Amino acid sequence: MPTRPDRRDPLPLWAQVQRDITARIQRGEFDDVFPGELHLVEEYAVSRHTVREALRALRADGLLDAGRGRPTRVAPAPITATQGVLYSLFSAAEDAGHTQRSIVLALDARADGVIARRLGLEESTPLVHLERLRLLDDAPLALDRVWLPARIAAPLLEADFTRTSLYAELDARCGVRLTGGHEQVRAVIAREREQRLLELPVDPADPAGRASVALLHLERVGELRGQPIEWRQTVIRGDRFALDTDLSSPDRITARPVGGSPR
Amino acid sequence: MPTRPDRRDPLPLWAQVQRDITARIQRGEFDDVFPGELHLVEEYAVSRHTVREALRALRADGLLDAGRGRPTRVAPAPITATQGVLYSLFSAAEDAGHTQRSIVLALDARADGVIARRLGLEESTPLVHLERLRLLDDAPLALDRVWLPARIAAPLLEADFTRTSLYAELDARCGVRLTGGHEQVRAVIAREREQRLLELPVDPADPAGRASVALLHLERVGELRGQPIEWRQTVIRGDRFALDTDLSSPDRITARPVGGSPR
DNA sequence: GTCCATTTGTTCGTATGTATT
DNA sequence: TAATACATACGAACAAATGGA
Repeated sequence: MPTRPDRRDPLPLWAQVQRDITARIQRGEFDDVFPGELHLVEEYAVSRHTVREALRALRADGLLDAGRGRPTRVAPAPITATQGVLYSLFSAAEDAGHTQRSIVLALDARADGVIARRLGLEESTPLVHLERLRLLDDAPLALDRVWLPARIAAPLLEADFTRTSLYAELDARCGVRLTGGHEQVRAVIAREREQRLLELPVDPADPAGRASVALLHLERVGELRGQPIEWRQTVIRGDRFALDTDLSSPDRITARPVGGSPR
Repeated sequence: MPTRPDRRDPLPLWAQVQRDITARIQRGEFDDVFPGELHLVEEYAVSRHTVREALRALRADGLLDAGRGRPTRVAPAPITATQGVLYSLFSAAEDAGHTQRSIVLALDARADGVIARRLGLEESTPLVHLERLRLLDDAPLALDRVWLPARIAAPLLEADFTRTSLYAELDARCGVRLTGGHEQVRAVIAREREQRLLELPVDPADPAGRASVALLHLERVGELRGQPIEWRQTVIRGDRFALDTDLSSPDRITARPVGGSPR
């Protein structure tokens, strides 16, 4: 069910073909086999050169996996695609030989109008809610809250999140792997509950008992084929966490646990 | 003086043409004008398609700047190698139409044993020290301190940093462009001086007058051919700044100014 | 400001090479 | 080995944008 390109469309033919193939990939139309170039030439009624131009763009976007002599296939959703800062942090901790553990503070199904709307759902839609205190070498590192639609994530309610990761369980129990999303990192002051749970040191010169370390506030929206299905909020102790950028390879950033305050 | 491609070479013709053009660019042969596609067709005795394939690769590598209707040109050497989060922030602000300005709080030469040692220098080595309050649309955004060896950076003492960037001046006045380095981002609580300079809002429930927003603390070491020559420390208002990651293109991170607190 | 020559971008057609299954 | 599919390469024509006359 291809949509043929239209010469009156200001977009070049190859870009129209690219757009249509992208849509078909996202509909899962090519999960079994991807058609050959000549087949696409007939479907779209354009020249092979035009088809190849579209396929070139799709490969550049990482949607296709092609090679000489073998059939092209839809590239499997890379697991790396949905890692981000949070994954980077806990994976770096693992590599450095730290032990990780979580205390599950909440795991239930509930309705939350605010979160549901952020996920583009009805306010009354039931959501699975998971709240964990994440420990690094048995010391509190982060407070992690995540919401997912119960329709998809209900099987998670029986999982034990003391050791395993959310995304591993989501894959194993729900058969779902995120395909995209975005993360945002900001700095915030700890609230009282966070201060208590994260065992933040208190400034002795401050009679009100304010914490002497700040938090990194990570907000994440995970998507499945363009639909947001995860809303996550994590606060991390600022004295135990850093983002690193190597300027020789710009745009690369890694997160890692650190000790002490930077000043 | 082109080297014609050879069919016995296992490399595709377009790749041979690409290789030769790259060499010619590096010899400075095209600093004035870059030849048109048809001219290259004659020089290399290949089809226009082959030439275009080579040019496509060269553009992808960022060596050429081409566009419909205008002559292709050799792309100027990119400054991008040493940008990082800070550059990303101020460049994003520029793109979004914000105005940027700095108040220079200090610009002098001094010795600082701690910093000097971090740069691998003798403790008594004179350093150029620049401290700026950076304003975004005339509102304080960041407090920025940087130290460089005076041997290299002495000409900066006569620069006006109200509008121009450090790296532009470093290039223009000292003939130096950083070749590498690394940045680290953490979250910290504002000190009193920072609180005052950045005009941080104060928590009304806190009698001690603690600020109600946290800071992102950015530490940067810039290198010139492997030697650290810049040590920089910037604190940024956490309510006006965010790091964004698009999970579809992992490792890419951008910084941008934002409004309000995330919660 | 308009027109025109130049230059790159797009699109068609065709043929052959080469790696994989 | 043979069939298949992508990669490379040639040729030709028109479209669209630019920049200068």
